[in-house]
Amino acid sequence: MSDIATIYAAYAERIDAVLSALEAEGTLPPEVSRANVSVEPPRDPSHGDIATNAAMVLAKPAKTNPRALAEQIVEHLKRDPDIESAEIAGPGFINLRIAGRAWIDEIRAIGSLAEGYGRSGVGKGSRINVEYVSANPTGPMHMGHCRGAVVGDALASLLDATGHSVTREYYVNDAGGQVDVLARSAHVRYREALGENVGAIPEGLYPGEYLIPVGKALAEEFGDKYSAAPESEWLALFRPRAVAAMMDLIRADLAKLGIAHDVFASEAELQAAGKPAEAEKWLREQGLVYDGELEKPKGKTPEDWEPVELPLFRSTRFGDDQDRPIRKSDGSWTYFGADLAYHMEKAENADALIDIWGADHAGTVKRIKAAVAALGEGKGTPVPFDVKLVQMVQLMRDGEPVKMSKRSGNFVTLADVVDEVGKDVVRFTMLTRKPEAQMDFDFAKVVEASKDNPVFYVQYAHARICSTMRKAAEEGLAPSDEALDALTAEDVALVKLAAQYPRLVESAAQAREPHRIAFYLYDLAAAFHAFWNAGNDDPSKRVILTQDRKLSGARLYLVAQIGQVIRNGLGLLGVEAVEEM
RNA sequence: GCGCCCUUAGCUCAGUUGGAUAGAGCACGGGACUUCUAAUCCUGAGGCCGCAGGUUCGAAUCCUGCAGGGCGCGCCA
Repeated sequence: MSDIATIYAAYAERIDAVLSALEAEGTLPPEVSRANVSVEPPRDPSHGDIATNAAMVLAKPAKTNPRALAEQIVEHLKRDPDIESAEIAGPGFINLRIAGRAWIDEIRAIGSLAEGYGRSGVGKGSRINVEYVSANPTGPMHMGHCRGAVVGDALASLLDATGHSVTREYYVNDAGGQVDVLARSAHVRYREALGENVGAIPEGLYPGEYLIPVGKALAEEFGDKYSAAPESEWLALFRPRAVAAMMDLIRADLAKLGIAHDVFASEAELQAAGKPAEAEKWLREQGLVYDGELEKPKGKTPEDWEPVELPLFRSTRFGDDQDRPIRKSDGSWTYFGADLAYHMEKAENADALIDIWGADHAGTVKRIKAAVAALGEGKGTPVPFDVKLVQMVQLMRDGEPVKMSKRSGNFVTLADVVDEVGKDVVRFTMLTRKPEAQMDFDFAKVVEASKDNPVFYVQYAHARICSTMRKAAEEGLAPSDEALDALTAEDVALVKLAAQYPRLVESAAQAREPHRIAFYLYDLAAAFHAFWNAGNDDPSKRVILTQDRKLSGARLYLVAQIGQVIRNGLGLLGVEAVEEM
């Protein structure tokens, strides 16, 4: 945490101090919550620099009306020399106008904090585990995984920037039936590598060509020892090798997107360590697991459905629609049974958990939240647990939806898309919609190099700034903070927008909504482009002014700080701030 | 049948956790390039915030109901 308070935080403190003073003199009753007191820029800039609703929120507990309370607050605020004016407006808003020098100081703060501008310690080092991607290790990543990957990664960066101790985690589902299918598919490729004519890949196995090198590696390691052997002899050998190969593929895909997890947690290892059994034992002691019969499914009833007694987790106690089995009738763990143990273990090693899931898993949110809630209840310390659902992305090409079918192997891989349009485009585009809303990803639109495309628009603003610096250097001009007083009101207006960056990062982190950063950067870029163009009509508004080197130095310093904020924001999103376009 | 998500300008979407006159972009009309990068900017028009109630000083935002769209609803993962 820096010792330089950014401007909105500083004024929030000043207003808070006034409220404390009013409390001390008895105008406000003691110990009234100020949680709802906001200190933010008003929507309409003509209202001033900072607005607070303090009088409206606190009028009722103070047993007075908003305007009367506002009068008293304003009286205190006016004693502050940096506050040029404090006015009461509307139902009781207090609008403040800040002295110009305060904004000048803010430009310097950006300059001295540099890449640290916008970072804060509000998270107080609390440990947050963010689990994202967690794609099944049965093949390369496809576009269905992309949105969650980007949103999760940007969210992790955002939490890191706000002073949380973040663990980026990937849960590897390497214990279920699908990895047996993977091993069988690899066995076919293994026989193929030994020279056998295997023909078409059998129905139900993974047909993808990405398993060919896996088959070759198995042939090199084992020779023809297992080519005709029964499955029981080779399955346990082939499975971990195939999974490891798939995880290598997936890690390479993630690297293309600029994503690197800290922890890859293996479901198989979790089971081998007996964690689900431990969880079951503990839950039985709590009366939260019992042997019972599952209800008949509500929707279409499967033809082979019959009632069986299974160990059930009492998730209905925590709001789920029905209790959920943790083991199958053959005694092996269900996906949920292992996942439950996994989450309970995560919860014991973190102060808060976040999972990023695809919307197709929405139906399982309640049961897993129930599991974490059960742990919290049992241990007496609830662990905040948030499941963020990212909605489907519809791929579009030439105005037509791109069809994907995983079973046939006909899916658009993440790597192909990144190769086609670039990492920056993929990442930024995934953040240009709030995650809970569905989105289209149109190949034609996202590569368009125009203002229709937010990535280019923002990157262009940064490139323009870099270009200006290069050009200025040719003219013998350099950024300087010596004559910042010479800046005009229009110059300072740009600072006011840049100054919102720290509070935006904070609120985006708190709301766990990284897309807000993307929208903010678009706005900041727009303000910069407008600022820039003003110099086309009126040469006195240009940044490079050879006839006024002091003002030019100040403007260069200002513009450099705008570039700094854009760079910081893009950094959070994992998008490159290009210097030339 | 049940659960979750969505519904804001003709189109694609924001909306600072309940604040002031609901904002951008596209498309449409009018304008700015012998330039500090026009990959940009300025300007005009465009709204029953899906519908109906409720909560309060105040609702696009919170609650209830309804309609439309999406996702899901086996001992799968």
